Amino acid sequence: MKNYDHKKIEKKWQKEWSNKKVYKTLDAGKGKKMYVLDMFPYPSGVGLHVGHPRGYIGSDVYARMKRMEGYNVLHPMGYDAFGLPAEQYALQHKIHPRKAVEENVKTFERQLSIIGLSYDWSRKVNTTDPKYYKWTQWIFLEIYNSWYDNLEDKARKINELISIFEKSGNEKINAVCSNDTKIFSAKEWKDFSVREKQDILMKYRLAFEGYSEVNWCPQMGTVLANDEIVTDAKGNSVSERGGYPVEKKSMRQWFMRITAYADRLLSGLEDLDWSDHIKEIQKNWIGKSQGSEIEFKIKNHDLNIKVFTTRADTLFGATYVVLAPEHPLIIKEQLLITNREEVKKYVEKVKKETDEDRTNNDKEKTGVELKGIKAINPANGEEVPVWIADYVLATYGTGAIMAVPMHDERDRDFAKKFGLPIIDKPLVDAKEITDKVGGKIVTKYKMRDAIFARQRYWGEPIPLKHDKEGIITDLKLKDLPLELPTVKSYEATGTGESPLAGVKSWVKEGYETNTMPGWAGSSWYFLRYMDPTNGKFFASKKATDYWNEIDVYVGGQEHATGHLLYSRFWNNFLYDMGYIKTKEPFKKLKNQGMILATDGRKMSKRWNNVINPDDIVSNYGADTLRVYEMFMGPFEQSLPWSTESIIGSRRFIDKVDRLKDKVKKVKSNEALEKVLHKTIKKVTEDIEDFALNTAISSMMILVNEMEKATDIGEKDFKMFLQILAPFAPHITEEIWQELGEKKSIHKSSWPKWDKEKIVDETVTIGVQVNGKVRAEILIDKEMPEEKVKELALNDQKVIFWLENKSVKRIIYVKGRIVNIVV
RNA sequence: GCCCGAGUGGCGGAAUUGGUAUACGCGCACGACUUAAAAUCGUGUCUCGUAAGGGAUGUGGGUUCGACCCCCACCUCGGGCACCA
Repeated sequence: MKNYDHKKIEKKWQKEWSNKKVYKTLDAGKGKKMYVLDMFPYPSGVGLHVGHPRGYIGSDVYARMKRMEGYNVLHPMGYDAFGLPAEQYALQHKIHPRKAVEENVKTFERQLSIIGLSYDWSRKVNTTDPKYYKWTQWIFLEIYNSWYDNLEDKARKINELISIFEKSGNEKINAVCSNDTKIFSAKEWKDFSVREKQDILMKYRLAFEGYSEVNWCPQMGTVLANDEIVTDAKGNSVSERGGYPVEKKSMRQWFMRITAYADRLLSGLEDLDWSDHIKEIQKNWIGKSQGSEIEFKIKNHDLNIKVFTTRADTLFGATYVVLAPEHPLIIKEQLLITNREEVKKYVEKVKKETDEDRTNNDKEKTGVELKGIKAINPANGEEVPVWIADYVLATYGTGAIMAVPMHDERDRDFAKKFGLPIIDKPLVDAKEITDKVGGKIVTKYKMRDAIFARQRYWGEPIPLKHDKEGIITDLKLKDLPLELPTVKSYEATGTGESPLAGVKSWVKEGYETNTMPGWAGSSWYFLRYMDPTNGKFFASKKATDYWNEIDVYVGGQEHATGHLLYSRFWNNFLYDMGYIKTKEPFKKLKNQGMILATDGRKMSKRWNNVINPDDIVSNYGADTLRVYEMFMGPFEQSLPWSTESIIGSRRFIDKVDRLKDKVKKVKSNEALEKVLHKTIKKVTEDIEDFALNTAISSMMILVNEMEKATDIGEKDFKMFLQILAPFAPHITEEIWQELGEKKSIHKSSWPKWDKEKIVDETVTIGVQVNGKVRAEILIDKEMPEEKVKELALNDQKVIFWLENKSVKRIIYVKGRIVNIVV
């Protein structure tokens, strides 16, 4: 590497910017605001590869331009350091997780600092800081102490629900609640014990306690969320991290009633400036479907089976009914099932299966008939058999279906295997038949309530206490944060309980031993950046009113069904409570593509193909790394790294550096001026659209033009430095100040292009004969159509091609093309 | 299986969204500078053809004066969901 000394220059300016607080965000209320955010990372400890900074560089380019455009830019960085990755790292290295986090943050910051990112580090947040998680706990309590009112379509305080119960019971209430809720009157409510009241309220709370079959990982000693599980090569479920086997286990859990927000999470997507791709993923995940709930009476019993179907129009073709093996009806004793033993055996067998086995649709259908009972098709009064089968899921719809083998492939497979009738009946109107048989139209979602508990040490303690009678009390704000106690061993107990269950003082106080999952702290951190040191509230009203929402959010698309959904849920909730004034937190979302290794695979230690940004910065400089990563290709596209190609970006910067010798206090020639102003326009618009690769290529064209010129006007060159500054902040600052500027280039105002200077009076256009380009003509842009056509027809080459042919038609598209049809 | 997205030189990719396909960069070849190399600069570089000219945007068809762009069918790759009734 020749030419300028990037090491010297970059270090010098990074220090200077930090000393002079060039990137300091002003307080709320000062000027027009712009909130540009990166998804904050897990400081995992393995260090960065060149793919990690790509998103950070993109958002940095954007933030830098906005700052120069005069916005008060909030562009912070922080750490999401609770959760499995940090804990696993700590376990492997036999150190306390807190220590591990500190170390990893240090590594991370060193690696980031040399890239020249314009964060305001004074706003740094860390989810594991008690001053931070105080508010995570507080938000949890707010959610816990709320219920969802379907009529007002918003969350409300639990106290308001209690008042309703005291006045009228829950007879008429329309709320989102667990579906086994019983109806009671005001009088009954009054007579319930404290415990009974607690149990009822728990069915309404937006954060609630319950039991569930969970994905249990014995090796890790923890429960995993569905998105933390992957399928290995043999088709078994294993943990994403570590690849340990995962099985089913029933366990006490805390949940978040995210399903209450399903419809809002869906409709809220509409106005967001996100890629259709991510919207699609969230839509599928929420999985809304309209259908009917219809009751099938059980013959000779006072019981019925409620089924959910989206095809009520096929009701006449329903030839049997299937229950999920977990369906509560099956264990009812009054049900005169004659083959109970067989049924029990099947249910046991299904229990042992993992989700993976059960939901594999290549699997052959299995099931058992409930002998001795029949259901009655309400459409025609016909008796139909009742089966249980594992292809029906207890957790979706009503846990029971009507089977229409004629119209449903799964039902047909099942019917064929067990010799059940497949009949073709005419279709009817879905709504009419639903009404007629006394069913109702309902909406169902695939999305489930989210488990909000981990049997782990390294997470936010859940700020609740259980007394000996099982009465739960919530901590008050003044008692927060409830800090994690120090423990002798933070390793998994292996019994399924959190290490906190082994801390005597903790258990004696009755504190909850579960901790919060990794996504708790990351579901609201963007609000904390607005006012990161506030001790009285998660952020002041002034701050949240001013910063309001994230204008541009940059991060990986792997968070589509996790973080991006949970954050929207919490933000919507906080909006309902009146704490913030916007429902949706992320107005515009950009998902940077991955950088793959040169071999086209993911970068990983395992493949030994990792490229470390430290080496690139050391060999080529941060400016080169930045320019190259933005130039490689479209920002949202995944691309392989090329060790060969990066030299082009370095050459570009070297050229810029050399050009300064040509800079004189003169006016540039007109042609150069024209290219410059076109480039300013292009770069400004491209950065706005995150078309960062073409922004750079247009600047390369400008530089090539500048090389041809004998001298370059100083004013013009400075404008060029300014538009390059977001991409290559160090070298541009160096030359800027060499040219006599005293203030940082990054505090200068973004140049404006001169409209006058970018119009071309003359333009070369192609002349086609029958759609093939045969000639080029130089025309005046405003030349009348007739004259252009005349010019085209008189061109020598055109004359050659028109020989012996008669012109049928001539098409002229202004300033673009002439097409002569013969 | 269903739902998205994408297929353009040796390589990464451009193309004002229907108007001169292959910008910009890498690589490669030749040349200049140099004792030499590196660096730098210049010229060339889709393909067949000596040329005139022909053919090319995954494949085949269609619409249009004109198609990388719109429509139909198919192939390949990437992603999401996956027995959700």
